[in-house]
Amino acid sequence: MRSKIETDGQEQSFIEAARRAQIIDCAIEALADVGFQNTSLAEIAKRARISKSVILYYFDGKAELLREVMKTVYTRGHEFIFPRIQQSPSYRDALRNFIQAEVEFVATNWKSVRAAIEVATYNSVPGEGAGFEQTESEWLFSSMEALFKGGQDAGEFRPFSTRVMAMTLRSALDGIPRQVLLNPAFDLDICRDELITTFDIATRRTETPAGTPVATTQEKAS
Amino acid sequence: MRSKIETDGQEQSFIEAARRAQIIDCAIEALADVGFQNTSLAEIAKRARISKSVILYYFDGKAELLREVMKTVYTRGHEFIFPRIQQSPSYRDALRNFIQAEVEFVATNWKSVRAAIEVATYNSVPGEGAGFEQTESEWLFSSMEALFKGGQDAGEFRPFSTRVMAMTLRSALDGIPRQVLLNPAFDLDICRDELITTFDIATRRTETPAGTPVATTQEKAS
DNA sequence: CTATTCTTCGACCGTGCGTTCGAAAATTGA
DNA sequence: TCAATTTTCGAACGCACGGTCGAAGAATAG
Repeated sequence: MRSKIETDGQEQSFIEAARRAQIIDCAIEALADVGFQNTSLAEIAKRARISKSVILYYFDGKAELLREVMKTVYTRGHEFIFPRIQQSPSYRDALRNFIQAEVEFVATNWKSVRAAIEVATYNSVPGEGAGFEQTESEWLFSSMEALFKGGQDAGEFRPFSTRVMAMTLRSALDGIPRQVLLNPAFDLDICRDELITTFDIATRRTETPAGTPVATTQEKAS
Repeated sequence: MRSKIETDGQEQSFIEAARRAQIIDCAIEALADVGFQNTSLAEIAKRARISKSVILYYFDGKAELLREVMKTVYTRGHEFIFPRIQQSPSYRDALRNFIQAEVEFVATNWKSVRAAIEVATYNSVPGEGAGFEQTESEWLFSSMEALFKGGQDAGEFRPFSTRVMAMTLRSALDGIPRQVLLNPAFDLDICRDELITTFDIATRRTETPAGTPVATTQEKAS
């Protein structure tokens, strides 16, 4: 069966697409439920009520399966979040809508997000690009920097290091699932409003705040 | 040899303390250098120029060794950070000094911090307290909440959810090592100043900000 | 019905891990 | 010096994992 990216444009059959989707879903379920460490091929197979071999028949190894999992979740997230920041009248609104969309995506697609984070944190191969880091995750990161830069140029945001601010916001958003995991009663609605307020205050242009240190922007990518 | 917490108060000999310290140091080194996944007992033993068995002779398994690693790093961090927030004249200064101290601790004890984060993220056993999560890490977390609460009661901070703010700050601080790893040229001095400024602005009491939504505090621990 | 292809299965393999074990080597005490 | 104890070592064990293999079953085409 080989990889899905065939050399020619061989379409995948109906049952094949269904199986792949099922396996990906079960993988997400497993990752969210028992964590990356305990998500073996056997575990996924058990949840899909199939044999281990079937997974290897449709996927070229565990790595490709996890890559497909990531692609699935990222696509979902992208389709959910992107339209909602597109139609924002200002950068401040874009930031607000971005945070709102992301938190609500976490609330709605809780298991997918958790699965993606499991893979992202546990599957970082040292000395290898891995395919996620530089592709999707880094895209979300740098697009956030672009948003901040645009807002600064437009005079809506105060001067700050877009890199550090992006890191701060991304870290906060990534910390949400962990927080939910630790405390299931964690209120995502409050969290969303709080983050929106906090980052609005933290980024907006202040009218001569009198003495707050002005920071420069640091770049120089790796 | 058993665990170090003997039933009686048997003192550990000189060479034993030295060996344990050496092994812990090598474990930190290994964790920081090759990551949790590749930090096997063999890897640690290789760095310490001893046999694997020696590690098991002084530690009751890998779990206890990692626990000791965490204890060591947390103690270092605590001793570095705590005094510097103690002698702060105000809550705003305490927050400022806290961030400053933590970032500088990361800069100074880079390998230790990295090792601790490796263990903290990779070694989370689902369905078990693990000993770190609820003991040390959670302490740092809730003590930050206490700082925010104090500042609010004293009228230095605006009203916000101390839980979400603590989560945000903690996530940002935890994201620093990851950022350094991704981009070794990441300037920690700028990062420190930026974070101080950002969280000062985000938390300080504003003089009638006219229309910014006021949030309530959410509690209910797990 | 038969031959061919697609799909599923269970058994098996190699690997790397943490851990155990028995015996050397080193140290200590008399 | 000699016995007792502490420390070190390498070999081996048991386990779980990802992956391979050949055969059996199911679907499909002629």
